[in-house]
Amino acid sequence: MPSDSVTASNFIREIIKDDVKNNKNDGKVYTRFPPEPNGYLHIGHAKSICMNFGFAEDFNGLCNLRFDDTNPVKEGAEYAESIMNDIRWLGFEWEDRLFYASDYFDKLYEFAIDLIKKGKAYVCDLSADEIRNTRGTLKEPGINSPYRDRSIDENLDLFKRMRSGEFENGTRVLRAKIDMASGNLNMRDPVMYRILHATHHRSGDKWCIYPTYDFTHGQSDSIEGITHSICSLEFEDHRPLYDWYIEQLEIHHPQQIEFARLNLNHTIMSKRKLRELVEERYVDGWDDPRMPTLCGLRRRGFTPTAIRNFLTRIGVAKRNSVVDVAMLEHCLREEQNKSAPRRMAVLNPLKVVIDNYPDDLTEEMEAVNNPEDASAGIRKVPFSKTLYIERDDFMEDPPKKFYRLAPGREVRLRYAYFIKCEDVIKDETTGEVIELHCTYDPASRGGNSPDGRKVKATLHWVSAEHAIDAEVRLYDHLFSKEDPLEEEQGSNWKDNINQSSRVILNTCKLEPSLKDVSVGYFCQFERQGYFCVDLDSNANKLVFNRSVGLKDEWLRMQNK
RNA sequence: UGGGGCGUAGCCAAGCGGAAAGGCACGGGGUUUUGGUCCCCGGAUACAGAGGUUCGAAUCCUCUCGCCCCAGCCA
Repeated sequence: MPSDSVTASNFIREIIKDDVKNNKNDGKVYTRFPPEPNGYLHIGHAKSICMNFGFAEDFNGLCNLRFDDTNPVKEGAEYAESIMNDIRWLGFEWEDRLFYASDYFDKLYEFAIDLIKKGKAYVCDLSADEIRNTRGTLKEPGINSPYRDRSIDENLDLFKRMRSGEFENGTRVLRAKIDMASGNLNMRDPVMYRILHATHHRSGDKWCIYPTYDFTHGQSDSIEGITHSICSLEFEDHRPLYDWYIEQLEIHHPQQIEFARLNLNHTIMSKRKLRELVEERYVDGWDDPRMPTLCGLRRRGFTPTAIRNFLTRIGVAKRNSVVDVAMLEHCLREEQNKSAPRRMAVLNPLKVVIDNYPDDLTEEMEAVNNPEDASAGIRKVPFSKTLYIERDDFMEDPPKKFYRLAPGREVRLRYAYFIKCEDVIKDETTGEVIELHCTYDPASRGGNSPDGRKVKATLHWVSAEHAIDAEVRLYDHLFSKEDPLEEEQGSNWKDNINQSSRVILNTCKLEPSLKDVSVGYFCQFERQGYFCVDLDSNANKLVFNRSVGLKDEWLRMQNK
């Protein structure tokens, strides 16, 4: 953990700190994470999760998990399962504090009756279209519903009949009687209850009227005794409405605090658009390693620690912003550099024969498992006459700054020997380099020459006869544009998908120690990046995902 | 003057009247059997702009400009 993780201050933490100091709410801190069970969590949600659970932890309080399930036609239990799984994976626990807004349907109904009795709510027979047409515009006030002044008794009677199923969907709603001329559209007699003859994933067919989110959310927080209701910026102008309900109802008043949600460049965070990518098969599923979903990031090899460090570093404020994904990638590298075991793997193999090496000899070379962690120990890697090296590590006609292998040049094979390239074999028809012939210096065993001569490069390698075959999937940004929604004339945001966001390599050669590795195994392939075993792996096929590449100065020079 | 927010380096972001933290990215140098890691060094005469208050302002006041959100019986 970076040292800033504990001290990182932000305006919400300051507010809470002050409240605790002033003994507001008896000095208690109670938060909640309120997802709607209608999709998968992404890293933007993780920001909210980390804040809500994190503040509770930091201030000795509690955090509830509450599903805001007020819309039976869109929600389902299968989503709730995945959401709980992702929150636990991030490292948070709600113990026995799992709630559903639907648990409060009875209470909410009583609240509605209460407001009717206070003359603060009425049943409106206008259709959805009519309500919209009488709401006014951003600059002009709305006009009162003709049903606005019904008697309390009539409202009570009608609302009860709405509940008993007497009316069709959409024929009537219960509305709050506030102010059709308010500059805040949310206050123009908002709908509290709508008729929905639909089966709810928890309450079944008990109800045929359902409260709207606006009539549910604030009171749910109130019922749970939440002290700090943290939510995103777009709910800022709903706050006056939530406050209004709570004041009319005379119930506990949580303090709502809004923050700017997370945006990352080269990807999208819209649930609707992510769904579109999945359903139209632009990606392989919600857990495709290119997705910003938590299950996607997990499959890609991102860890809870890396994600949480990242979220701590970017802070929280009210300014709309777009964070560079390089920051997220940095956090994974930072963590894994310290802990990931190092292994050698050749992704694009080029055959190398050491002409002066004995035909049948195999030597076991000692390799360090992690130079950042001596306790990780060492392992043996077999070396023999025929090897594979990375195609990119050889150039027949190298430019000035290239200091890897080239004709006549000597380099080091990591933990093995110095080798010198003596001959280049090419395919006669294509001209492609297919094999290199080298000689080795037996005195350089282990990687250093007793005469003290230096080489400019150290290459990773794998012994051909001992190598394991594997598939490796390389990932890059899902969208080539920083802002995927930036559309050119006649194009659509999906045209911005990076065509090479996934590159599959089928002929990779791994060092034999990787033989029995299983799903989730994580390591660094030296000089290349961090990789993890994908769940597509099985007994006869190993599949690795590249989580993130190492920083690569040579690559950067070439791109200049 | 519809309402509500926000404007500090390329990207995030501290700062709360005493005089610009930190991270990422970027550039330079050193170490190095990963062109990795690590270690140095480099950046805003300046905080959207203009006025004003003050001994002193990114921080207070005024005006201007720019960006975001709101017209679902979605959340």
